[in-house]
Amino acid sequence: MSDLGWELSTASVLFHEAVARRLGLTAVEHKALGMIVRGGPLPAGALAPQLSVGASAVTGIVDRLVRAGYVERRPDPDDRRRVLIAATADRPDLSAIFADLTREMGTVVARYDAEQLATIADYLEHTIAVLRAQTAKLSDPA
Amino acid sequence: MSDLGWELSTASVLFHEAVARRLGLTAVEHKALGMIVRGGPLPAGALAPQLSVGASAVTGIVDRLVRAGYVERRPDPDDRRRVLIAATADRPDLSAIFADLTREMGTVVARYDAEQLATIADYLEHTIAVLRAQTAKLSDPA
DNA sequence: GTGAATAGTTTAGTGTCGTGAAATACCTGG
DNA sequence: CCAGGTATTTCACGACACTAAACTATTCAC
Repeated sequence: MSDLGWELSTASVLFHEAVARRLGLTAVEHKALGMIVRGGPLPAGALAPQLSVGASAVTGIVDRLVRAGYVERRPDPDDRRRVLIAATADRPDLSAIFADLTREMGTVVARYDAEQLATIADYLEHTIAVLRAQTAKLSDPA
Repeated sequence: MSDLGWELSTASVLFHEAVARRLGLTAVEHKALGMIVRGGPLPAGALAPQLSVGASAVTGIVDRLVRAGYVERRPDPDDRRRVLIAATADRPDLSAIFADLTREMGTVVARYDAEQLATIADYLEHTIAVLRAQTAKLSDPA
């Protein structure tokens, strides 16, 4: 059982690596892209702390993402100093990857009834909470 | 539901990164260490393809792991050209991390009865299979 | 309105990591 | 025993990506 958890964790990491490699992105760039896709348009400065890099490094990271066509810089209407980084609308390779994954996961989920799904969701939630807590503990100079 | 899966995936990746950072290892070094800890003593050459680096790079990677005290080089009695990389017996920080995680995951697992655990295990197995298949597809020049 | 603070970029410099070729040691087939 | 192949290391080189500090533009506080 704990073996399965570890295998899943490893499989997740390998999958992330494979995606990054496929997209031609480094780990940090991939992470940044993930934040942008999820979090909507973000100011450049918001990325620096989460990526654990200096503000000046963000410029280069965004440059590469822009050059690769994954994001675009938009001026922030509210604050003309800021630059909002937004995911570009059309990213065929990226959506292909996730469409594939979503479809496959759909067939997995279809194996279970509502009650079983509730159990699985409960397990996932608690596992996520544990992982986040452990991550926080590791990051802190405890 | 698919949100949960994605969150778990992200949490796993962040956890792995936190572990690597805590141990003072780069992503490749951490990956190599994982292979060695799991797969028992491995010849240096076996690491190169899985890490996607050349054979000469492995020397440096192992050097850093040795210097940090996580692994040691052993001569292979069967083939004196080879060098087996083995995990060192005493790695207090490393076992502390995993002891903590294992304990917490134990309390999560304790929430369910045998039937529920079977469902969860089934879900994990199938999810792992999907992730591995997708990873393979991405890595292949399909 | 002026001065300090903020957002982002630029530049120069540094460090690190990986590649590729050559070197060493060893195994193996004939 | 010798030739060719394999496992690992060494070395010189090149490529990136990050940091730190200086620079520009803009906002905000008083």
